[in-house]
Amino acid sequence: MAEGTEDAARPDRRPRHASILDVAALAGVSPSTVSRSLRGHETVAAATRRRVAEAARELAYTVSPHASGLASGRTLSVGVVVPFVTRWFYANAVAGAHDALREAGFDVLLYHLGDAAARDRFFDRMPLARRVDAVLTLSLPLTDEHTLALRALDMPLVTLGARLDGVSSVRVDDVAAARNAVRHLLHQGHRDIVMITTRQDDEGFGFVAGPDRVQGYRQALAAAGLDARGDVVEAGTYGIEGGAEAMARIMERPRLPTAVLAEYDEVAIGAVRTLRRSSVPVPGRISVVGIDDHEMASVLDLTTVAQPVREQGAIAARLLLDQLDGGAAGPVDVVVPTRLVVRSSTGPPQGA
Amino acid sequence: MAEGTEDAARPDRRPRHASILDVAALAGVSPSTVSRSLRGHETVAAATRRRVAEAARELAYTVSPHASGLASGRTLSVGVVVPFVTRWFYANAVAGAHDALREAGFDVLLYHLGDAAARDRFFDRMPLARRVDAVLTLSLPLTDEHTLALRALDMPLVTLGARLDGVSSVRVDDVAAARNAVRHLLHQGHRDIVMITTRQDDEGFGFVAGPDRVQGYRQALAAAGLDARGDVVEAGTYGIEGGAEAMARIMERPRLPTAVLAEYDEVAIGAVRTLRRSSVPVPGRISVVGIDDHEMASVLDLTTVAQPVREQGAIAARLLLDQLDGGAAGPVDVVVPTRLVVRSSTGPPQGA
DNA sequence: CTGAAAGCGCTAACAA
DNA sequence: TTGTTAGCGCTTTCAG
Repeated sequence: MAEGTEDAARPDRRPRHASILDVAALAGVSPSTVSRSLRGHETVAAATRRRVAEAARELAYTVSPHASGLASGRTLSVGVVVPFVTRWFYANAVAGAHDALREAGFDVLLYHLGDAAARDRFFDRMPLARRVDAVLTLSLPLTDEHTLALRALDMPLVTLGARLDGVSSVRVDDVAAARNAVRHLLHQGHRDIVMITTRQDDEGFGFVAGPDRVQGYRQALAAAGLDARGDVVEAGTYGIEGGAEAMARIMERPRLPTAVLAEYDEVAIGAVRTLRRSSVPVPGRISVVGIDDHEMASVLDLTTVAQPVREQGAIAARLLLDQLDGGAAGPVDVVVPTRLVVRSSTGPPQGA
Repeated sequence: MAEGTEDAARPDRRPRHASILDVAALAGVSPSTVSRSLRGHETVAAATRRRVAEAARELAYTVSPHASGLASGRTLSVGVVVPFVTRWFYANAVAGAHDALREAGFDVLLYHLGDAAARDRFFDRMPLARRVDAVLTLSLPLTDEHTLALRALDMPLVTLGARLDGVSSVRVDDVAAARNAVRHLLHQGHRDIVMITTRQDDEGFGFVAGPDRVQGYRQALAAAGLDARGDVVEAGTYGIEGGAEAMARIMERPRLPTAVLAEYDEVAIGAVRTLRRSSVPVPGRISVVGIDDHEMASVLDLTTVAQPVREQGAIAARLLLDQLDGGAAGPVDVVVPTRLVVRSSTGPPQGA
């Protein structure tokens, strides 16, 4: 078989990418030198490096991640595992992490665990095994089994918006966030404050910060000398619809509370929708406060406790990269600050 | 060197994954049989298949995607390229595509091209080259250069929300969508209808459906015997803030229009925010209609033209998978239906 | 500073 | 139906 066989002779094959051998040949060096040179490795003579770079450009050479990964054991990609990409919080966290990771030269494999089927498939096949160098999980409520599977991967792991023993994490202080929201209401004179939480789904797969926020709510009540049990209404579903439905139930009561704390902004938004449709003035009759500072909070003039989501994604990525660099003395727990944003969905209670 | 060297003897190595050889040994067959068997390939004796499966389970074996990819030339992953994951439309489209792709056994590599730096890096390094088997681009306004780079990949390609010569696509009829929105306003008696569009960013990287929607707006006007140029206001930025800002400019006019068509719901939402803050009644004084049926549209009671986003993502994934299966006679252009959703942000003009 | 050689862990003809 | 034999395209000791 003649070496000179032209492309025309193998019409069915994908047009072959230039390989490291082609670059080596063109640059007049060995493949190993090309490899080293292209990765800025070791000491490669400047002149050589230049020749290699030029040859690579000329041939539009890109390394094969598979070949490289197989040979080196590094994949240059990280897995980002998220329960719902479509929700504001997650989408922003993913964006923040993605940008930081790509900038560092890593690819991002997205694993969206929106439904039970996807979840099961994920945790029992563990598709991450040799596919990524590190894993970032976003606010995933993990069972012991899940946790085990993740640890078994034995690779750098960071959680965002949740804590896991011995694992680095980035989050806000959810207890404090809720406490501050309630304190704001208390300062305005509210004494009858209901909290709306959302239910985790059948597999216990809900928003992981809920319990902490409930705790913060209760702490604030207790500190004000009120009944520390509070008045927690659990919505039957999550998000806007959950908030709307829970608020509807609250409105069936003979006596309305003067204020409502929602577990997160989407819930608050749903609650506001219900109130509006029933022509209950906000904050005239009922004040509503959320947590997150969702992009729609400003549109609805919702008072909320803001947390920097995209930044948390970026920080999480950074932690991951640090671990990959071999740094990292031990797991760290980065707690980023939140801040009360007062808008016009809260005000003094009627008659105050 | 003894073959029996125990793990303890290489304490620094990552705990080695079982390899196909281990499985083969345990099952008492050759590696190729394991390979075939595990992929449900060809005719492998049922008994053998069972033994292999058991051995694999016992050793918690997972194929190395890199090794497999290198050997077979298939990566079992697809690249999803999106301008902004954080926006409702894209997040939902990504979710839809992701779920369908994962279900088919493909991994999803996310490329978020949010800023110019990410964009440039992407198009000139083309990180997709040997990394994925197919590419899905979401509403990406592509320059000729971009298009060329994408085509040079020479792999299955599908676009969502945009068309590209010779490439399969999934989208709505944006011209018709806008036309219907305007028709609704015309039916209500409006004659003075402004359209707000958003600007593409400096690199021309904006929402790609804009021009079609403007065209639909103009067609509807023309059909009603009105000035077909219409009255188009271009916002200085995109999304909610763009809509808010454009609406503010419109309000400086001596005479307000009676209705506004926003290029998409987020723009409409921004416009509504401005109107509310200025206490201009909607729809009493000005009607507002959007396009998309963003999840917040119901909260704000926004009349809009709904499009099924998640479904489009799923359809796009399906097209990609079909192409990978070698099917696909030629490029197809799937146009999914839209539907006017009348809520209370539109109504007859004052005095009508 | 550079090259030669030996894999990384699979898959895919080709035999048997 | 299964096994044997070559690679896939890199990286990485180890020599030089």
